[in-house]
Amino acid sequence: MAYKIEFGKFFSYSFSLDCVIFGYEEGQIKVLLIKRAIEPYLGKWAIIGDLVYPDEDLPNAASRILADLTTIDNVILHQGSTFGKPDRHPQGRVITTAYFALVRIDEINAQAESWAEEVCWMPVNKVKDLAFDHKDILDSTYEDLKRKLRYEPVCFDLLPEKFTLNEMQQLYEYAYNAELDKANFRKKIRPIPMIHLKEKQTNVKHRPANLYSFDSERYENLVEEDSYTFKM
Amino acid sequence: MAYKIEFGKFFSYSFSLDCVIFGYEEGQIKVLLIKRAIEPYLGKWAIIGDLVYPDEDLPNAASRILADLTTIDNVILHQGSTFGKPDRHPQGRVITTAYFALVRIDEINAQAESWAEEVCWMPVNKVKDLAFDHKDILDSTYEDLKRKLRYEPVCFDLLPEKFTLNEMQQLYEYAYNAELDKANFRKKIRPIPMIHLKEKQTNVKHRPANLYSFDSERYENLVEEDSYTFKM
DNA sequence: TTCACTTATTGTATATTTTACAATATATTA
DNA sequence: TAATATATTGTAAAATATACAATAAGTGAA
Repeated sequence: MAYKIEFGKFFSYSFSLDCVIFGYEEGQIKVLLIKRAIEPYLGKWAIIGDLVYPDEDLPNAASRILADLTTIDNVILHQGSTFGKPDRHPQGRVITTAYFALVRIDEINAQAESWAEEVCWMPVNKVKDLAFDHKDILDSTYEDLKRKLRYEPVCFDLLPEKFTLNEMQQLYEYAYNAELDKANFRKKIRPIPMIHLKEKQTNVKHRPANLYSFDSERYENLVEEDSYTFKM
Repeated sequence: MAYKIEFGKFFSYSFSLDCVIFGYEEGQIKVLLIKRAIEPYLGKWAIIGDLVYPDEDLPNAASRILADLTTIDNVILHQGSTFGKPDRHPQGRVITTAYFALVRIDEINAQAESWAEEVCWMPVNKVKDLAFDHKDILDSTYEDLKRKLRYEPVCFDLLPEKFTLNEMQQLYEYAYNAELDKANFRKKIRPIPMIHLKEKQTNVKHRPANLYSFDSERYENLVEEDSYTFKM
């Protein structure tokens, strides 16, 4: 048979995952970067990523890589795009797939481990150049994030557990890069299942706003019975 | 340095692309399949896919693979999800990324070539089992297609060059699995830039409908000047 | 040629959602 | 207690969506 696989030629690639971790702090969306302590790109800032082990499933590998390099655990990772320019990695053919997560920066304790020398939260629109094609990966994945914010209730993964409606509005204003009307924003989000807490904002020099939290249980039920679809 | 890449261990994977080609015919969305003339899964139906060459960029590889196996040329391919279960390929670790296209079945001349023994257009919801994890890939990519139909004017890639508004409506009814009101459908699509042709349907036993075609040039301009966003 | 028939196409009235902007409420601080 | 600052709610107009009816224009048989 003429179409047998030439093993030497084809089974010589490697495959990596890049974990783009987004957080929200000080009114801006930030991304978690690591400083590389190894070649190539030694000393350069990069997205958290590494090679997948031969027997690893992709979702597990993404979690493992994230934990290995930053000790971050227990975050939900979503698959993004795949990048495979032949020369994107100087040491060989490495195709990579982006995975991304939305986290609460203050609840996460990211510590540099393994070959990561340092970690830092960098505002997404301040990021200049990164190792490899990581800037392209970041840009593409940030678009994925914004799309997801529009069609799935993932904003609550970025906001604190208890948040004010204004904080929620500001997050969308930042992501959409557009001002929104307060009154109309509240009308729009009314159908979203949220718990109106009995607590108020503290340490503000004016009337404190009420605190809310996302009612994920009720949300799941509504989705189940097909009586609600999130849309912003 | 302890973190050097172990080449033997990591640079031993292969990478493939699977081209999920969708068409629309006889009121249903169909997918182009090939019958495998090689092991593994010899004689089984499969999605059009093959290994990426060492120096190929992914979009080029997708076009090349599609042409190699079916002689199909000149279609726009969109990236879909990536699949990497460790045991998905019996001959080694092969990670694969889906690419998908929307085509006019009657304008495409798909011919089995290389190790493809036969090609066939199969209605998507009739597809039972396929080689590898191709059924999963098909299901996932079909969801991608439906999402794209909603937010981008790709329905015109499936419809004939000249189509009736009813044909367009029926496509959406099929994809959404829901009945739509004729009058309201027309109101909804009014802002979509289409050319009202001077031609009418032929060979029908009743009043023939008018024919339309998508005005892609005007669409590009509208998008450029930010004065229109497609939404169905 | 006419008329019944079938589908295409348009219209209308109502309900719902979005938008713009104003008014009121409530906590803080001086 | 009043001034201030932001939270929260309300209202009216505009824009969209929905349901359903009416009219138009071909085909094909009498």
